[in-house]
Amino acid sequence: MEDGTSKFPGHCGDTGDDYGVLQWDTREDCEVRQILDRVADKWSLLVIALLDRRSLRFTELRRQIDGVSQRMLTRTLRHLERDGLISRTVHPTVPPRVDYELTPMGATLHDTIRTLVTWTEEHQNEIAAARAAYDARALAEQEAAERESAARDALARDVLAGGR
Amino acid sequence: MEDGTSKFPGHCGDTGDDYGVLQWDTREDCEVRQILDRVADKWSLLVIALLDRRSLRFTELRRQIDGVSQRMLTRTLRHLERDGLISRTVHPTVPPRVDYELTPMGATLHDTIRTLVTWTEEHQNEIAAARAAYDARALAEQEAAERESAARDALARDVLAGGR
DNA sequence: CAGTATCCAAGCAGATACTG
DNA sequence: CAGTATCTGCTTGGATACTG
Repeated sequence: MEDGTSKFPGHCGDTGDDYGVLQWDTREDCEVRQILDRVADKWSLLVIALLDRRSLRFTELRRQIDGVSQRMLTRTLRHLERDGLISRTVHPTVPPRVDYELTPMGATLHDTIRTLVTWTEEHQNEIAAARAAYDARALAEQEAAERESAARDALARDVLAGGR
Repeated sequence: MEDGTSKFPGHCGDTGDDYGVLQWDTREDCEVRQILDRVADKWSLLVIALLDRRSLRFTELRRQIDGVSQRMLTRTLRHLERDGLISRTVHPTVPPRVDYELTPMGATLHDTIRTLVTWTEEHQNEIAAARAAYDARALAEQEAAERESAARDALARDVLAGGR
């Protein structure tokens, strides 16, 4: 068995001192932060997105999610099942068949996830541009530093040569 | 230097075969998937949420985000800056002062993130209940298996005892 | 088919020490 | 103050082999 979050940290969002929007940021081991980590997980997002279309079996999921190992897929599915976001139904046939599908709660999660995905799609060009600009700036700075260093070395050599 | 995503995978969302909502799931190294991983990062979420309130300096962020090391905070800030989600302004004073704030794009991201946080807050009880139910079920199954195994052992002992 | 179990490598992340 | 640099443990995750 591979454990799986044995600690129950307790709430931290109802302390009453709500000075704006969030209180979940200060405390570590906040339950909201834990759930967020689970939900914002790389594979979880993909699984939920895929299952929103229709229920899928293990191998179908595995094929559709490029790059996932069966270990990670299994883990992800167990976690989502434990959190009540997906349901797992085993058909006692030979060979065995297992179907995964979103629970109602999982479906509501997908709605909010989709806004995140949509945001990403809409801004991917802007982000790519920002990265390119950042990298270009960093490169320019680095080259400037190298030129300066080279100039300093040359100067030092000249001084030494003139001094002898 | 600590590198920082040197590969540019190129788009994968405009293939045209859009049979529903998503195409970004199949291919690994999809740009959307990468951005999503960055954006859905544990610390990124917290930083963006905090900076939405007001701009903050390095140490203020560090104090408000419980559990982050300065290494991770620095990395997160650099990544977000590179992606054009936050801006970094250095005030040439002594001691130095650096302010971080959301860019307009970062602010739009916070809007979508907030829906995710809200979802989490609204469902944390339901999720906790689902976990408890799952764990209880798993425990029950395990105990049942142990009882069965014990019964089998007892039967075997009886058979042996009767056979001599 | 749908996993579980095990081993092992790479990278993530914390602690510490040092710098402009 | 706001970092960078380095060392290192530990988790994450892939590959492989095996089971019901």
